[in-house]
Amino acid sequence: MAPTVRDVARLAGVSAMTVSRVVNDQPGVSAETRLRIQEAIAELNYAPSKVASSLTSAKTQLIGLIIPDVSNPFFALMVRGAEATARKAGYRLLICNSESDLRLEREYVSDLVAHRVDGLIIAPVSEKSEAHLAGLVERKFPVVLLDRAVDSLDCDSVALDNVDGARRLVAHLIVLGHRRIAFITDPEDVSTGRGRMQGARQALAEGAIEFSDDLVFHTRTDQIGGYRAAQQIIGMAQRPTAIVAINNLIAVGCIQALRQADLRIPDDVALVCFDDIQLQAVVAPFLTVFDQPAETMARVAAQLLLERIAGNVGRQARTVTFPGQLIVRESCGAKLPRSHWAR
Amino acid sequence: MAPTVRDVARLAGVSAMTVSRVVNDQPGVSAETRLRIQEAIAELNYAPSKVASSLTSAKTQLIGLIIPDVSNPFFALMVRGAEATARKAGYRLLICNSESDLRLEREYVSDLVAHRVDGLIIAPVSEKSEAHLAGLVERKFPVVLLDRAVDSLDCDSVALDNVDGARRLVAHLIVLGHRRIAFITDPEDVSTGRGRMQGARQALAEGAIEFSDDLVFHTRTDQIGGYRAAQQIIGMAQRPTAIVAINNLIAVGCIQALRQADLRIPDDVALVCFDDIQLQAVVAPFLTVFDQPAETMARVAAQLLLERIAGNVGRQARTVTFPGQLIVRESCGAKLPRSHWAR
DNA sequence: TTGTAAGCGTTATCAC
DNA sequence: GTGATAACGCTTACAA
Repeated sequence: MAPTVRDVARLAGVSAMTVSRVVNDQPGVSAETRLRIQEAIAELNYAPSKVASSLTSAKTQLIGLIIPDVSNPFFALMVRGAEATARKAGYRLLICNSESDLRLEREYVSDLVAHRVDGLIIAPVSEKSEAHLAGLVERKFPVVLLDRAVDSLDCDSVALDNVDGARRLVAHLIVLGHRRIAFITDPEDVSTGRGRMQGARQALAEGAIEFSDDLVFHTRTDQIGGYRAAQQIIGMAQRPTAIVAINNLIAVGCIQALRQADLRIPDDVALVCFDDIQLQAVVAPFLTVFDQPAETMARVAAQLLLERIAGNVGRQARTVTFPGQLIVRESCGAKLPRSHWAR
Repeated sequence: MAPTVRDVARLAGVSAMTVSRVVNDQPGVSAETRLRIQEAIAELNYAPSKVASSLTSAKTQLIGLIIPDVSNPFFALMVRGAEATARKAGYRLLICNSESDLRLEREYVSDLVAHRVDGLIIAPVSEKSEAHLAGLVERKFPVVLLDRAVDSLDCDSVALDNVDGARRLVAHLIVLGHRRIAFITDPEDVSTGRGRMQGARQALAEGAIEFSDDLVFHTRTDQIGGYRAAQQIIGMAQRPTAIVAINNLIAVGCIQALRQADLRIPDDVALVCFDDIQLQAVVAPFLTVFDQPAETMARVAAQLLLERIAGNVGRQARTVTFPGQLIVRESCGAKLPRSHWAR
């Protein structure tokens, strides 16, 4: 099949070792020999097997990236950021979509370990991910948590300042006059949801509004989840005047449900969410969102991981928190000039 | 470091070979020994190294996927489709963003080969990608072209029926009364652009409209490219009444330019493009698009590749063409009921 | 049923 | 400068 060092060595009339030296730009090879070997390499179209060198070096130059779903623009940006940073350091990314499924995630983790990736960046499904991550962290396998933290895990992590973000987002609704605000969030064991609910409660408290558990809906963090939760909200006796969605997909599901119920946004119900919707924001700026610097966050996560892999950093876990920004558009009901609209 | 077969063998009091048999579910091991070995595996937390087994089996269970940019929703969907199909077959995906940069793409290709991926799915930058792909195809390395074809390459490929798609999209504009239609497309050496321009010319011919090269703008297939091209179009003495963008990003760039020039869509200029914008389509259905089944296309590409890898298919290259669908919304100027709008 | 030996392609080590 | 040897962790082929 593919030529090996030995094939090249034979053709160049040297030993495999000398070829290896040339391939790895090591000193101790005469200019003449080096040239001869380079010619042989070119002639045979020789490409050194990283599989073999991984075996000896115990490094694969591979990084695993586990996220819920690439097709969510938020995570797609993260993939791009992580990939770019990894590439510049000579690493490649193995991408895995956990589909927010704990089992699938566990499967991916163990498979990545079997593939001997040098490190792992993961946006864990939930707090429960701790079960299959704890072992790695204990034996000091390089792991960086992205977007979602897991308290019991003593490892590097990069995330949004969820508490403050939610506080600002909800405070904005309160300023606009909303008192009865519903929240659609994820199952209770995810750090982002917990942090955001905490921030929301702060904002409510600051606005002297009583918090009610009846207005908090836990659901899947996708369009379906948002759709169903919105349906429940729509059916409430005392309907909320605003909805806060924990992420963009849930917000989209809400829009579908509200539209189907012939309710106008924001006139009948205001709607805001976390995570911007990239192109959407340009084509028809509609949703008021709390935007996260997804790509940058992933870049930083990759950077932290690379440092871990290189081993040039103390064992102390590092936590990087990003502020994010509130982008006010129309779905919240704020009165804005419409000049920037396409029509 | 990580335990090896030998560690397990020692603990279980057997040979490495017997452990290997248990790990790979091979017959010829007594139930008793098997149990003992399984216990040892559990105790040591042993995970067989795929690096080592890749070396012997000459298979890595890895597939390379090269696309221009994951953060384009169109390609993100493809990543998801390819990854899901690969995973079900026990393969993992190495993801690479070529950034439409031929050099970077070449670098990726050779690196993936060095990593000994079992196959490669690629949405090539352009016809020029042939240079670094031809070698692979010749030596029968499994390659599947996705989205964009390269004529001179005799390998499997999956793509949209670009000619027919463009024909229908442009025909729609003609029906709406447009006679002076501008096209923003990619550099001339990309199959999608060529096919789409061909379809466009067919539609024009069928509408008895003369084709003019002055109305074709070649540019980068991203937002910037669309923005610049639209600026040129806006400045034309005889301004076109409609613009056809070769992809969604270009369309978004157009929207920016048009908006900046205070031109309304579609009243002043109609705008249509290829590739839908996922969530956008739900939040505020505005752009009339020719949508491609991106995820399915990628699933099929992965399937073709897996078959190639398995070797259970003739050497004849296979070409799968998808029809796609015209989704009429507002940016084209068609009169539609607005009931489905959020506001 | 179980074990031995050799080899996959590369490289670290030490000798020439 | 260059090369022989062993080792990385696993598995195929063969032997016991």
